[in-house]
Amino acid sequence: MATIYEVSKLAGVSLATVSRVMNNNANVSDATRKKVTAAMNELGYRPNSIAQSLASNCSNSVGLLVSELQGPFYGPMMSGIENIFRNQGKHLIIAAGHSDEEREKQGIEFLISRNCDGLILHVEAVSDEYLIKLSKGRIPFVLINRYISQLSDRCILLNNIKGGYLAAKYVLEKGHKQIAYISGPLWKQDAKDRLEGHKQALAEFGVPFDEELLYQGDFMESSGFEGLAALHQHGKPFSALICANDEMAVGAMASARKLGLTLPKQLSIMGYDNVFFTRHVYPQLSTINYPIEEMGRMAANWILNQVYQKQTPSLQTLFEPELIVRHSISAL
Amino acid sequence: MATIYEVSKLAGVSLATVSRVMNNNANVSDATRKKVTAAMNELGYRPNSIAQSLASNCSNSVGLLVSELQGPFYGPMMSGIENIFRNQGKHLIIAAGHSDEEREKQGIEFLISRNCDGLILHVEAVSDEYLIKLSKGRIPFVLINRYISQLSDRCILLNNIKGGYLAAKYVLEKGHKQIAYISGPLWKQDAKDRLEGHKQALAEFGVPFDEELLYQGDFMESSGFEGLAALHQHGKPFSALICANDEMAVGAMASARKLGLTLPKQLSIMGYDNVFFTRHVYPQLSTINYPIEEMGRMAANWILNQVYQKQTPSLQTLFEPELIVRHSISAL
DNA sequence: ACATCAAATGTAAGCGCTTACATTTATATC
DNA sequence: GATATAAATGTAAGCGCTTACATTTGATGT
Repeated sequence: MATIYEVSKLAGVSLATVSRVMNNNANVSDATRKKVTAAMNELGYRPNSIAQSLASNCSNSVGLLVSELQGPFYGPMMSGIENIFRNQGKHLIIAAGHSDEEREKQGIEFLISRNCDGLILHVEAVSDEYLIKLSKGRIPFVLINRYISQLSDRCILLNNIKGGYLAAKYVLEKGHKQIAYISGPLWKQDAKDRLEGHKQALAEFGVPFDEELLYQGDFMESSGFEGLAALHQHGKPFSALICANDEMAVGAMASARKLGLTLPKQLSIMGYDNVFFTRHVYPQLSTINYPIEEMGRMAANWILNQVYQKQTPSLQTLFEPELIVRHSISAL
Repeated sequence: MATIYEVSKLAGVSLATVSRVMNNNANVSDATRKKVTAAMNELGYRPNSIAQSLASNCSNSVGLLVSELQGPFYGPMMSGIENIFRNQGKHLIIAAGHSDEEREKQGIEFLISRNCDGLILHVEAVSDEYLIKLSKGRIPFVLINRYISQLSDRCILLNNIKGGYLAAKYVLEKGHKQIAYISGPLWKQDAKDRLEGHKQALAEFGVPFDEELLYQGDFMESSGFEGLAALHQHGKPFSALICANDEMAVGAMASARKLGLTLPKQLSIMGYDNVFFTRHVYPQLSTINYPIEEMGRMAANWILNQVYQKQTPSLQTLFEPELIVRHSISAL
């Protein structure tokens, strides 16, 4: 591999000049610029990004921590992020935190030790204090799907209260009054918010919230399955079930079939997130849209703007959910 | 950030000694080792990985090129790979190629320019010649889901011929004789192989292959939708449809419903890949298992073994598909 | 023709590590 | 105790760039 030294020799200029044409910033005459690029081409020169990083103290890499690398939610998010950075010559180092405090911390440590210039974090288990402390450190980061008031300008969020509200309102408007709910783990803020919005809508329609119709899941398919089974077993009747995400909704659908319920006639089911497979299940799932890819792009732009001083479209932190009507809710 | 120099000063030893305890290889006495680690802790020292990379000419990073960052197929693959590397302190730089020759090449260039020590490539559009030439270069790589005879020891593959065979055999055993097929794009080897296996099974059962019942899709859902519509419109009857992947199968299911066919009674549908949502569609899709996560892990191990001289479980390049029976095929 | 100043280029000191080689210290052998 | 040998540590030269500062070159005005 040719180095900058060989290029400079072939072009008959100094190292500094070669460096200048590479970073095409300083004033270099057209003639020498041409000489240098010619030499680069002749040698098939490619700058060594590691050496550049060391000398410039900028690694051009951004760390991304997600809970999982797989699953319908993170895929679009990563995709949106990669897209933005790729065009800017930045690269993404990806780690998974698995919603576990220790592993999330490890992941963050790992990314920092890799000299990332900035971080995009989708963390769930790590404490607010930890993040606040982290924010005092050297390395800038932006949070997706998490709100910490002291860090509010770097929290990219969906209005989950509104999302919960929209879902319940729609179901109520369809005439349902006995509505069961499978929540996410209530130590997670988004799960709490969605439930809160749900309750708001109920209140607005004068329908009391019934604790007996609440099952706390963990956002995974299996807990949707178990949740519906448990609610059904409990005996309290309900005509609709709202789930705090699509995966649980799908689990509940499987459970419903096992219980011999025909969907959506005997049980209406509502999801949340609008992940891609919601169109594929039968009946197609009505849900709440979570513009995760767009939010990923926004996070990337935040980094571009704050870390690399790039011009970006204006930064937005709060995103709005939207009702997606399909065929899983029947009118009562 | 503390540097190795400050550590050495505090510990009262030389740079080299500090470096030695960091890489705990050379012979360092217990006493000095203790002194040094104490100094490190006191200063909160973390080695600068960029400087390490430059000095050691090893970036500890592995490039991964996939077609898409989203989608049910790549998620598990990335997940498997990340898992292996994370434990070894290697990191993953991820880029997307979007099945486009130019973008795949760009992606590879990008990863190389980031000084990856090795590459894991899931490429589709780039030519064999390009890869053979690449293999002559400095940077080792392994291929997933692609076979090039000159590079056979670094191709991690599924036996797609057998997979195609298994799918067709199962459908034939269920009594179907009029079987439509929606293939992948036939310039892709895996699409060709699956179709070849399909034909083998037909031949074995004495059922002639009918070109009129073949539709060439592109592995995307929409082409499954359109494919079934086109086959149906064509008029030639068939009782079963085999799709070359699950996404197209799901598209075909939607299409079937639109045509008013009840599934699986009026039309049996078979998928391929066993992506996670196949259990969620209705009826649950019978398919062929593609152990993609395992293959991803194997690719990671290949890199560990070939690039980093680590001990790994024995390397395997050919993986076997498996029939997954669910409820989308009815007996005739 | 000369001084003045800006533009173009060069010089050399790092960035924070690794590692070949040199040197010192400890241990074993007779 | 002298010598040979191994173990522990130190010295210093890079790795391939960037960049502050110094120097040279070329315009410009008078």
